[in-house]
Amino acid sequence: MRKSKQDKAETRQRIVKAAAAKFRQNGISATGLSDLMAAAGLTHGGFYRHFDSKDQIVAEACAGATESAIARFFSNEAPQSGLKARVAKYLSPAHRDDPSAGCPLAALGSEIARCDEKTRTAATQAFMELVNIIAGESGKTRPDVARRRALVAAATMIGALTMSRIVTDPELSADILREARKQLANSW
Amino acid sequence: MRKSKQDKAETRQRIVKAAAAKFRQNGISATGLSDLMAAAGLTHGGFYRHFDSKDQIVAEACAGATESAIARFFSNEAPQSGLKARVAKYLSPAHRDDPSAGCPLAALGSEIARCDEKTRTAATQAFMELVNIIAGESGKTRPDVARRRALVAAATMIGALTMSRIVTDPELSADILREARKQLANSW
DNA sequence: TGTACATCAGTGAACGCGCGTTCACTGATGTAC
DNA sequence: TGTACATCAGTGAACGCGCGTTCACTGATGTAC
Repeated sequence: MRKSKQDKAETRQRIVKAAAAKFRQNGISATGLSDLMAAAGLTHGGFYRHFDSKDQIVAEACAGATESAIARFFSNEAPQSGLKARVAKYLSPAHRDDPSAGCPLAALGSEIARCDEKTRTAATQAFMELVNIIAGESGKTRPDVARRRALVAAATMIGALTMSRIVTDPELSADILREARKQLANSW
Repeated sequence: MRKSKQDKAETRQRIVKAAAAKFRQNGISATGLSDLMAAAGLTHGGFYRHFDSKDQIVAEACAGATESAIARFFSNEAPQSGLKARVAKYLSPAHRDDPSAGCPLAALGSEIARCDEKTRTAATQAFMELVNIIAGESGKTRPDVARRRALVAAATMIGALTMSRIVTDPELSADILREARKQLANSW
């Protein structure tokens, strides 16, 4: 049953990707190793050929999820849309309704706050990347002012998306997203 | 060992309060019934004399925690301070460093988003109360404009507090809180 | 290049443990007369 | 008001279950000659 080095590397990536989706979908502590190995098409026994512990894959999955989420919503390349359009995509009903492929800071924020250093460092880097992208596109303002504004803008985006998922009233949920979009757009 | 009706009511309240603290401290799914019964000074076996299931106490604890957090930070009575001071208290290092007594929307946000209807309804009511308080104190603006602004302000507060807890760099954490305080104060 | 052997990715059973939930038991409280 | 009995709050053991982790086994891959 032994696989080639390349196969192993591919399998490992597959597990990390599956874990990132499952964690965002069901929460970190609510997701078992069997769940995420099954999502990767494997049985749970093989997990420890790739990782030392659940903590390790939590950290890697968070790092991977933040990277792919930034690529999806805020990458500087690809869709050369403005900041406004990217924020609108982030604060969209589509993003709200599909946490498993979305921003892990919104999907897992309060759980990440209780994770170990490695996971929180990955989340911190992702947050700063997001802040830098927003600050970098804020036009003519001084860099330090742009950074300060971007810090709050990022917090608003994450808070608004999280609340739009909590709230039981669909209209209220839509209002939160719409108003956050509008007010962020007006602030630049 | 039977207790009087009053004793039972007091015990029940004690369990709900202990649960609310434990959930905010360690997360909902990471907190066992034994943990929260022990925190209330009881053994786990007695739990089902007061509640039907873990889901039920999650809903009640969230409702209780949101109420007490609003009383602590935003009550209209008591310290007759302005909105600015209340926001400063919410976005303070002291609040950040003691989640177990603080806002459950920030401490449990991403977990509540996955909870059942009852819990999410309690969270929704708390959020709307917070929004109404902010809107009510926004001075002369039209009520509907005030509400829209308050929606985003509340999301910003929750997002900023959550991020200040995730981030591993203490300076960055302080920056997030300070800038959110400043920009919210300037927006009124 | 071919052969012989060591390695190890993945399987599936098993480990101890703590989970949510149930239950027999206790003795003080509530109730009926 | 007193007495006799039913109720039930809380205890601690037990239930089945799934958790994170370990391990013997397999057979294809990698390595040494």
